[in-house]
Amino acid sequence: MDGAHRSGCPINLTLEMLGDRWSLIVIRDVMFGNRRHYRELLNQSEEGIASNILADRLKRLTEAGLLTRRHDPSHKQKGIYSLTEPAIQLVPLLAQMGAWGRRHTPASRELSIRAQLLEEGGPPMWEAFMAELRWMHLGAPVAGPSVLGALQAAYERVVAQHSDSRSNA
Amino acid sequence: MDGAHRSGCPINLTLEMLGDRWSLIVIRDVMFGNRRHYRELLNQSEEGIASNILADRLKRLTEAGLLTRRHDPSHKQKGIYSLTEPAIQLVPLLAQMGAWGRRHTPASRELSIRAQLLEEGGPPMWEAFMAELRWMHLGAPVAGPSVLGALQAAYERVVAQHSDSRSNA
DNA sequence: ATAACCAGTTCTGAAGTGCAAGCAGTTGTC
DNA sequence: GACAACTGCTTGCACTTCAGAACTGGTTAT
Repeated sequence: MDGAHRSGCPINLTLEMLGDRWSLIVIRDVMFGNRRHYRELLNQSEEGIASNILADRLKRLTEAGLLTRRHDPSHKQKGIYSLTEPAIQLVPLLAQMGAWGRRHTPASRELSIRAQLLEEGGPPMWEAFMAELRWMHLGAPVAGPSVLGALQAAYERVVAQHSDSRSNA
Repeated sequence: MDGAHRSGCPINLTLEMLGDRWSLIVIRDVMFGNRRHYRELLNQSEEGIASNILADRLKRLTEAGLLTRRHDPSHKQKGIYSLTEPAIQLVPLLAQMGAWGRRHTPASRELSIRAQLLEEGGPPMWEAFMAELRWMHLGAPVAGPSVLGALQAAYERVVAQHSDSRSNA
């Protein structure tokens, strides 16, 4: 066992935990895509994560206390991954990442619409979304309209528009 | 030329650009530590970055348009690194990273105080800090009290307290 | 019984990391 | 003008991590 950290800086420690090319992608998919099984995360991955990387990240994130794994009663092999409270509190960070990426990277319109809504909604929307995630992942009670539903609906709307404009072109 | 991206998701594209263990550390040091030369970044690095990694990251970040390099008129070999506008707009992201790390990692008190102030100051403080960075790195005019000065003063205060309590213990 | 599905594991080469040493050019000191 | 210290890097090497592909043993549906 070694567990030595490079420094006690909170930014550094966050980077030591999440600073790689896949950890936040997995959390994003669980959070925004509500993908809860290994196969869902593997096959529906927009970025095409490799199975060994996915297995490794699920293990690490679980050990780091950002995900939990429980058995699916409907299938003896299936595991259901859930976000923990620390992972749910990454919502503002992911919202800022999306907002920055939308401005400074060649992000596609379809995949940016959720980031845009989350940015425009601001902290109140983030809080509502976090409450919703607590309900879905931690079994906490929830009230109010669904942020996840609104984000998903907006995404599907813009995808539909895009395929319309393509077929009309 | 290859430039292929894994997906058009803004979070993914941000991760492709900054998702490693050192890029944001370098930006943090330029931004909060006002370290503008290679040697400053190398020798005063809290985390002990290796010289080849630093050289590589400075090159990549410059190519990615997050840093610029100009010659120091006082020394023919010295280069001065400055943040660009996209890098300055990482302030809210770094503030959220600091806020999250402060809650969910074993961050030291000394190195957390700046994150705490930046979190408590919220978006208005971030904007003031960004204006200040524009002045320092882009030569833009600035008005109002110095955020960087306040963060630095708070940090030095808590370091002094800490060494007091240590010598008194 | 058998085919499809489940969560991974194993192999391989490529890429990134971390350490130590070295480099040519520049500057300050005597 | 000699020399040491300092400048921004580069090189070499061992080691770890990443990424793609094939493969595994167990489970479920037909």
